[in-house]
Amino acid sequence: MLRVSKLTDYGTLVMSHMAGSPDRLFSVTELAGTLRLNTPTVSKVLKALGRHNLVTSVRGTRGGYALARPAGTISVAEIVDALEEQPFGLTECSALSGTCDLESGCRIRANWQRINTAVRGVLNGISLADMMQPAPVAVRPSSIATRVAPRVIADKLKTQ
Amino acid sequence: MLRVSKLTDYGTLVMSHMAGSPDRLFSVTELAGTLRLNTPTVSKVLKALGRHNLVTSVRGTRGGYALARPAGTISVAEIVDALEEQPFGLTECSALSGTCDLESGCRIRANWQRINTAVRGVLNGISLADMMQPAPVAVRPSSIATRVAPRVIADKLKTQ
DNA sequence: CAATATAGGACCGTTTTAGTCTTATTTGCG
DNA sequence: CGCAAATAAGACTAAAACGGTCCTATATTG
Repeated sequence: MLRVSKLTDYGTLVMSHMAGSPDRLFSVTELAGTLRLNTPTVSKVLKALGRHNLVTSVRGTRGGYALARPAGTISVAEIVDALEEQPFGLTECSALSGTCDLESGCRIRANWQRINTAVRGVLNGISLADMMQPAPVAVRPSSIATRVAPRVIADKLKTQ
Repeated sequence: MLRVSKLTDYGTLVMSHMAGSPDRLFSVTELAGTLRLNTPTVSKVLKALGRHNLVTSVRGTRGGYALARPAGTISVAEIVDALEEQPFGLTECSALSGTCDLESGCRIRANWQRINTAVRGVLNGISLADMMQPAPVAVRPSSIATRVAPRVIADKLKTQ
């Protein structure tokens, strides 16, 4: 599906909202209210983020959550890692059932892993602070692609 | 889960194998045999690829499948598009339930879409021929391996 | 002690995915 | 013509993932 889960989506929303007031605590109910999300869901997201030390929590009557670090030092990749259950990876393995002919499967697999790190690089390069900017963060789409296979890209851009 | 489906994985395997002999036809049973995949599954994959005109098919006794175009002109993004059901997109929408406070949700959403195109750019820049190379295709070494530094990267990359 | 909050985890319904199967259609060949 | 081989299309099933809820425990404040 090549899609980030809703939990990750909520995570970026919640964290970016908290980033607006880095010095105070937000309770789950407050966050759910202002962001129009369900309370248990927000709770689940924050618990997961807390386990990965992206947010800190304070229990008790006046407790709540806050970002563990400044928004500029938290990457989207970290949020994805915290909220997506399975470890990051575009494929589990291209050659699942034993060896296929000529190890070509393993070649494919190695290349998938390369693509993988490239995608991860994109996610790693965007911080929570970037996500909050009203103007879209500058992520040049073809910066990575261009130096790989220029001919393909040229063809694609013409036909799409 | 930010992962490509198994069908897509199979698709790259099957297509890269067919790319080895661009001038002949491969039957489903042959492909399944050499790649150690199940026949119906291979059939399913090829049917989907055929609907998207990535492979051509010939029915009948000596029929089979072949790549519709040279491997160098087929991008991984096209295979993903053909085999992933849902349209490409990392999030469906970051602000699902109406408007959240201050439109921050929509800001997040816009930025997810930017990230989206960047990821797609990566996939778009890799051709099937690249995937077949024994040496991993050059997808820009992950100089971004470590955390943080997002600000620097975001600034360095120019807007689309 | 009581109220308020998070922590952890179990639980369930829905959706998606992977895979199989059935039926129809096309083509080659004796 | 008629049979065999092959794809086309889609229905169907089992399993896994996802989204969401709920329950119980624990910590903090006053």
